[in-house]
Amino acid sequence: MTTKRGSKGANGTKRMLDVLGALRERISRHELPPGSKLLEAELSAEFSVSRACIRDVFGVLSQRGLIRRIPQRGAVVERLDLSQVFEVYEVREALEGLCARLATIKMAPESWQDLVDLFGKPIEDDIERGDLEAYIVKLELLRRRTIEGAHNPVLADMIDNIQDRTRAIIRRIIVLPGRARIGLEEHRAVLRAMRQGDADAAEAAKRANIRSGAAYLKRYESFVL
Amino acid sequence: MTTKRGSKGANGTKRMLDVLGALRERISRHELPPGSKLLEAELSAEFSVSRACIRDVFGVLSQRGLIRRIPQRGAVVERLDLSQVFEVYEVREALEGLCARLATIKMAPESWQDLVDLFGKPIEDDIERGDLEAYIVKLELLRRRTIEGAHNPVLADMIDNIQDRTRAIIRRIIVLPGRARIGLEEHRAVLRAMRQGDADAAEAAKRANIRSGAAYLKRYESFVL
DNA sequence: AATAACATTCTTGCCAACATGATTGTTGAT
DNA sequence: ATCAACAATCATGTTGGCAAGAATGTTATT
Repeated sequence: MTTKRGSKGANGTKRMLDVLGALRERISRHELPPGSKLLEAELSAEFSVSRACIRDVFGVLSQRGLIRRIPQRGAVVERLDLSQVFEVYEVREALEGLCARLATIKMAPESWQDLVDLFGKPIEDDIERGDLEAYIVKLELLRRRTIEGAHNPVLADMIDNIQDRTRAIIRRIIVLPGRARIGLEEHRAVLRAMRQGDADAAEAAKRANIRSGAAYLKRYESFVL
Repeated sequence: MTTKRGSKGANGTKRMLDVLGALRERISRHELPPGSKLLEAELSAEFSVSRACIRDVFGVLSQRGLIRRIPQRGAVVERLDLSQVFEVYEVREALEGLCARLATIKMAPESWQDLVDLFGKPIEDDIERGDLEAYIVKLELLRRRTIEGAHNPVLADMIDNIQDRTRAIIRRIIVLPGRARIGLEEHRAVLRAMRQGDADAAEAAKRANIRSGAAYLKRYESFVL
């Protein structure tokens, strides 16, 4: 008396994408912190999908640099050491600088006005109140809108990949002494340039913003990592 | 009387990487041209590996944008339409510009002298003779050396990914009327800046070189795609 | 000839079983 | 207590089998 074998029907790809998204989220938020062990059989049971599906997900996650697969031992969430963080930041600077440039070129200057407004008094209030979660929500909106405005899916995917790897670190940088206020001024400079349709200035400002974050990280590295 | 089942032992990962490398090569050289169908069972037989191994490879290839998996129908080699080519070129400009900058910063200026020499008379001879294969070998050497000099594995992987997608197009651009000579001058400008340790100039020259290639593509698009 | 209904084919997605090899645990000898 | 030898455990990598659903092919009807 053996159980039926075979496919669970359509939507295999959807299931795989759901699992992938869930694991990406957990890894990037450090809910699955670096060093965590991931087992095919456990995840297969947890998500009610086949082991084959999990292996698919692992393939993607490893290609995105989020996990390392260890033959016969499972997979482990990658840990970025300090030098790797700076390597990722170098790439982040180039890609997000390009993103700001493309968004400025491809979108009408007026389309950024709502964000310019949002980054005025409302976000000042967030920082005054110490409500960094609200601040971060606004940063994420800016980031999303810039990516959308760039109209370049290849770039978007790469930036998302970088984001998956650095999200937890970025949060740690934002809470460092004085960082939120400095970061805000930098974001405003980016938005000003975009609002004026100045692609060179937007790119330069965004690159400066990323470098500034990296410098903050370097200054406080013993507190962050 | 059933055949034995089970693992073929160690080296599963190595087998997978070998197959992955082989398919990346075929796809990037258009030996498997865009639109080609890839079937798990066929490749499994061809490479003498399990279907699961091929599925692993497919996962990586699809994440790298080289193939698209179609549920129940196999996978197909992605075709870049013109707008996608330009999207990739935008990203390529940013990444290779960064690469030139980092290589200039991180390597001693003298370390580029052999390449400066190589891009003197020897490569002139290549172009005079119409020996574009030899020219391309030298370009590949420059590219490799720049990536190595940048000492950033994240960046290297991304640039390789872009290269996989654009390699065949790049070859088509190089043979366009007058392109090789113009390209050579641009590469020389990059090398000059690197030799002088001028990272800003190196980045700008490399970006200009990529943009120039894209402009050539736009001018001759009906001949290339 | 065109269309609808049905059958067949094709390939993936899934399940179960098992081989492999690395790691951990247990036992016996010194 | 320490070390070596052996056994057990663990998790992946592979194989064979099969369900599912989409596409293609065949047949019947108008």
